[in-house]
Amino acid sequence: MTTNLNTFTGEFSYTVDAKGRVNIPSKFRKVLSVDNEDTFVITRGMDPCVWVYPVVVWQNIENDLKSLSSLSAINRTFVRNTVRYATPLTYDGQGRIQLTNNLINYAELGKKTLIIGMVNKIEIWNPDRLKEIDKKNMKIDSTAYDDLAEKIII
Amino acid sequence: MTTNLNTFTGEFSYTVDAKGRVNIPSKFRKVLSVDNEDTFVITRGMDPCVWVYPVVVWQNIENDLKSLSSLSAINRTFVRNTVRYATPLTYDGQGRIQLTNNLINYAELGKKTLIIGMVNKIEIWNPDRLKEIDKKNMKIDSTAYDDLAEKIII
DNA sequence: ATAGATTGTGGGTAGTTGTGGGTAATAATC
DNA sequence: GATTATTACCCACAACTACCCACAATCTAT
Repeated sequence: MTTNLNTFTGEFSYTVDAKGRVNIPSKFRKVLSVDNEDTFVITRGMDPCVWVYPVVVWQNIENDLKSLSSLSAINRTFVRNTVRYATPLTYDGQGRIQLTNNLINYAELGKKTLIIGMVNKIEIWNPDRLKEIDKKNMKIDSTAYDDLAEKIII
Repeated sequence: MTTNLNTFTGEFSYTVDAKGRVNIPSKFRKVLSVDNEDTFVITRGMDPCVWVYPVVVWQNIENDLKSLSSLSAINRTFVRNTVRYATPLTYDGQGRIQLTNNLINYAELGKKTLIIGMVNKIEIWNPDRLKEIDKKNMKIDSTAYDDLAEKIII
């Protein structure tokens, strides 16, 4: 296989167990570069879902944030909200990570979850929330969507 | 033979077996460039069929998607819907790929399938669905069809 | 036309993966 | 300091997947 490292695609149905653990799909673990040392950083998504980054990818984001001047109020707010809920997590012997209550509540995660590869990160969704958001975004901005579709030849 | 690499033409009838496997026509495997390492990426087509890309072609799409900022809701939706159903698959010793249930359901694939070379990708169809779509599109769009005929000299 | 190679189709089996639960170590609370 | 709650690590099992072999139909070349 020649698949890109730290690059995730596909959709998977998994369950959050009574202890708040979710499995990271085996396909995602396999494309993780070794320097991640089996570790992700989980945080709030911009949508109501959990974002999961390979730790080395997250470190790049941290470095970008460092370049933002704290003289600007917007910058301070942006940095604060981005980093505030970020937690590094190493998965256990079965490939599971232990979610935090904060993020479970934010994404309204129940037992059934959808895990979606988003190229450079992973999203964990409550399936019902995703359906809602999907509809809403398609309605609002279908022209912008078409513009994108023209730029990226599929 | 001087055939272009990663370029597919022609139509073939194949069967999906009880385990959800389909053969990639031998002619298609032979024009695959070696850097694909016998691997394709399958995903939802815009029509109700399965799209199959050589993995090196798909990686270009992934790289384009990585350049889109996640601060925009449209971008997130676009990336999600593009990669959500994408799965890399290496064919087995007999030249078959294992389809996912998700895509089998989406394309309503039964036992008999049509595999069609679409130049830079491959389509897998339920023959009945294709007949329907074909009729519909020819009716609606015969003028747009004429416009295209002017651009591409055949 | 015949022999040999290739190709499409089917099935069996060993290993992997997702999910649940148990136990010991650690942290938090009273 | 004792008790409770939380976390980290281990084991178990069922479902699924990857890999292997078999065979018949088709194609190729002599």
